[in-house]
Amino acid sequence: MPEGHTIHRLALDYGRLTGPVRASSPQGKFSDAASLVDGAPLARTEAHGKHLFLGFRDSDWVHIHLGLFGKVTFGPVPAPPAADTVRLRLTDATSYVDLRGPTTCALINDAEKAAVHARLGPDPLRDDADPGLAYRRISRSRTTVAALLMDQKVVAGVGNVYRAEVLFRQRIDPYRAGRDITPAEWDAVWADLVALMHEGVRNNRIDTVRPEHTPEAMGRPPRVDDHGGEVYVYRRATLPCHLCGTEIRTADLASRNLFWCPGCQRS
DNA sequence: TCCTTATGTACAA
DNA sequence: TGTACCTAAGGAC
Repeated sequence: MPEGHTIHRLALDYGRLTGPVRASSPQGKFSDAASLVDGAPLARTEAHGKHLFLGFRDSDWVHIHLGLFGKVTFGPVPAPPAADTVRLRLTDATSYVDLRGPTTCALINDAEKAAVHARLGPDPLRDDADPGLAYRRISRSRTTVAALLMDQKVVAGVGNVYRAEVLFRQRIDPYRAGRDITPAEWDAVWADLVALMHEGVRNNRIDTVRPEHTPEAMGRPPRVDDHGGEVYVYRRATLPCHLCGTEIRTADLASRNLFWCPGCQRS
């Protein structure tokens, strides 16, 4: 499930399709657009935040956003019969890719694609990102830094896991106002996001625990966090903090679950 | 078998 | 702020 690292990884993985691809929409909701790109090579792929773009021909783009439930699965040909929840199936000579449950799957042109980029903030995973742009918004806002980090106009690609984990790693209280975040703190948050999210692309999962804090290093029994990666606070409510032992807290913030350690994260 | 939950976003009021 | 939307897994019965 998707934060920005998942989408950038998908851009790389979709990019391995070669030659003309067959496109279909077993579910039916994307049939017309699928028939328009059917038989064309997938010329390029790109990600910005949680948005994925598959480029066909000159200026045809399939714009994909996974939302909360979207999933992509890859497999070798011959592809099994597609379940009727598959929105888009792409197949080349050796593999198939199934997309199901996306919030968005639409055929768009260059201008429409540019409009998507225009409403997104800098993405820690893109070389063209300007973190100063994000800081200008943050430093003027009375909104909590926890909410600002989830706002895709401010930073593109950060979701509920990276938000909680980067604030823990930088020891920042999630309820602090954006305008109280210092330039040095923002520089550190941004650098941490760049490093964490690149590792996320490589490993295709979110790990945030520093080597010196792993259970082995701390002399504790090994653990498995139930979302696939090793983390400090995400979905660890009421469990003791790995570093200070304080109970991890959770609260609803803008209808998402926020997690933090009141011992380690100071205002 | 039903209910809850989830790494998300957009739109209405 | 609330609600709608998309899917699948896990837990309570």
